Amino acid sequence: MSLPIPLARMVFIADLSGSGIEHSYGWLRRRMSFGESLPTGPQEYEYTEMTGHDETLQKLAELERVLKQHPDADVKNLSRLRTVHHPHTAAVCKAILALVRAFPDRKVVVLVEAEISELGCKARPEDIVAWIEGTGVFVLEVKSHTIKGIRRFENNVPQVVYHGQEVADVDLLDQPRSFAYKLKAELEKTFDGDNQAAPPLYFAGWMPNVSPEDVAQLSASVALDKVWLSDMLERETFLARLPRMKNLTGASRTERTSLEAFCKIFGATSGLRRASAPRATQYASMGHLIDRKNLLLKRLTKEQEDLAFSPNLVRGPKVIRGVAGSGKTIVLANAVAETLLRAMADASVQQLFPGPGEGMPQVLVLCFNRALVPYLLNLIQECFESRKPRSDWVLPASCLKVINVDRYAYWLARKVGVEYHRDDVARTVEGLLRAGVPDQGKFQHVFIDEGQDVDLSWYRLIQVLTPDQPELGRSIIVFYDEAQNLYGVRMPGVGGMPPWKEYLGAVPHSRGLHSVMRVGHRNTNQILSFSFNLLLGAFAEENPQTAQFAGISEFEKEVIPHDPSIDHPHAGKPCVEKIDDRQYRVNFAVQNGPLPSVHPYLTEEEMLKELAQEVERVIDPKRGNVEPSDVLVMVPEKRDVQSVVAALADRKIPTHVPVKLEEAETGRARRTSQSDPRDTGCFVRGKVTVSTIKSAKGYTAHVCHIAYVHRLDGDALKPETRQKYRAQLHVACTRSSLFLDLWGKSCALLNEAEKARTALG
DNA sequence: CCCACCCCATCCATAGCTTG
DNA sequence: CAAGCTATGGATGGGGTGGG
Repeated sequence: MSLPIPLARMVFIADLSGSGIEHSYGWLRRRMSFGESLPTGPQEYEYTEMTGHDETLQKLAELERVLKQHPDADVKNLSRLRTVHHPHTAAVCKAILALVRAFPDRKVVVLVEAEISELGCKARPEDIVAWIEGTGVFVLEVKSHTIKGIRRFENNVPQVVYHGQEVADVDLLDQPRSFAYKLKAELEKTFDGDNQAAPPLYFAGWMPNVSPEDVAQLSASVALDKVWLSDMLERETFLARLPRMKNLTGASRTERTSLEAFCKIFGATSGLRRASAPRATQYASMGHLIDRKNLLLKRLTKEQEDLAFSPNLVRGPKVIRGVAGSGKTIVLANAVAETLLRAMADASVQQLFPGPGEGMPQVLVLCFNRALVPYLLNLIQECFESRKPRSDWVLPASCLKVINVDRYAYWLARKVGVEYHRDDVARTVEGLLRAGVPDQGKFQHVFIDEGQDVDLSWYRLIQVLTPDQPELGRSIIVFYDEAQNLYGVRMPGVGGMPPWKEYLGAVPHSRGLHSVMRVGHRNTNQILSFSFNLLLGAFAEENPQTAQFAGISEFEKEVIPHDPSIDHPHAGKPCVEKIDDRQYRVNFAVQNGPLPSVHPYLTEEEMLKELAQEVERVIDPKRGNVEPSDVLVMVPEKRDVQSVVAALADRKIPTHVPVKLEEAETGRARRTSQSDPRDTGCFVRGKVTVSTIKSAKGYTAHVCHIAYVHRLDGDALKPETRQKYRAQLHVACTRSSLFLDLWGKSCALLNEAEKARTALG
């Protein structure tokens, strides 16, 4: 098959010589002169020494000339290279040139910035994917770094500097490896369907600006089968090296007949991908959309604003506690953006990005779950964009690091060669402290999201990361919600735990240490009262002693503020009222809403049937008229997801399942390819989401159903287990912003729920 | 993408002990 | 001495993580 190439332009350029080339790229120069984020100048040493521009243009012209001479080579998405001006482009050109030259008489199809269409945004595009007749498929990650850009070697694989950030060093093979394995799955799926063998598949990281001599000088060596250096640009070396490489598919079909299917995977039949198509982000989750709405439409409340924009927030340690759904994450994102903006204004350094600038503070944002990282980054980016005073300011990526704690510790540990104990945080921290933490004092400010889920032993490490300022102490800001604590991490200062001071360093001005956010935006008072009373076992046979655990008594003393920006129905009242021995009423939510419903049944079949019927009613445009993606069905265990999905499918309700399921059993047709559930969002338009409770943590939906509640109950449960189950149910309930339904077989817990409901009514 | 590995909790069988 | 109770440990299954 023949594929479209911009022939006219190619011929034109290829015929030019010398100065003419430069002329023909005038349009490119014009682009460059915008210079928005051109990484030039001395700080950029780790990339190639060439001035970049000239070499890039030269290589582009050379490539087009060679392509014209080659009888059967095809480069798709070449236009990508023309518009991105960076030494990287030159390196990619070099690589493609080497490929094409190595096979002068074979069919060669090269995809630049290849994307697997089926997976969409779930697989990052790869620099080069090449199909070569008689040889196979190559997944290649090209790095333009020189030897100076290699931080160190691990298992003979270079770890390269990334955006000048020390901790963000990148394993050369991470990206091509993961892409190759994704591609392998796609290839096998496609070719199995046709009962054909797949082509051989190889991956490698290619550093054409690093020579074997460079590496030898560092007395290091590289894994030759997966790490390619400048010598691979030579045809002989290239061909000689191929037999040593590992073939991922193990197949050997190299004829042209496999090309069509290969192109199909990348959607190449229609020109790969429209250059102008907006890139889908992986942040298209409901939680994100709602937060975004909060951010853009509703303006921050006074309470939130006071916190986020107070210069005092980042002066010394702070603990921000908040009631459930008070928008702590939004405040965090705004505070981070504000801190950076203020620093940029102060230093009046407007165009120093990327690369660390003089006087810019380093900011670290820690969370405990890696799913939160992209979400937080995106939020911070949005806050920055919407508040920046000048349109040409760019979020200084090199000054900001967002990562989950354990992963970061893993990085640090590897860096100094300390053993990382996944199971023993204290030991890991100990080891790191003894060996000297690489990033000691690097960060001026450390923000911690969901602090209640961060193991307390981490704080010793976190303290070391930020300098101890005289008078102020360390700038560590913890956002904490103890009621959501699923994992039983103890709250400092309560129940014999050392006070916060112990974890955050000395606190000269202890008065400003605690701050409490007292307005709930996410849930209604009804749902919160209901959920808290369930958590606290207000209607249980015996007292489960969770009141302390939930830290709710703290909030009895807090009064809801009078805030002009919101019309709070309960302003002036206490956040939480104790109305009986173990019974509470929650006032802090802005919104009132319908009462939760409880549906006990005798059998699971009956429950499923009724649940499906209810969901059908809710999303019916003539009845509930709710967009299906606003509906979230949660179950305690993974195996229940399937039965719920099946029950909904019986009523032709489309479902989205962001957790990984086992195949078989039900004997249903092969599932459509699910990507790693950790990278997928929770909500898909037009589909009802079915998920486990744990996976749904952090998300919000307007209509929530919790099925199989009886799984969280049992006669023989240990008290701690019972407590954890209650906490889980509480987490599940508070996912709902308006409607909440509980479903399950009749059991003590559901009876309690029923009582909690009627007590509210 | 799939897998190996870890943690955690439950289940079940067994051993060791108490008791009528 | 047999029956019953309880502590223990291995097996199992679910969840999450890193790595090929």
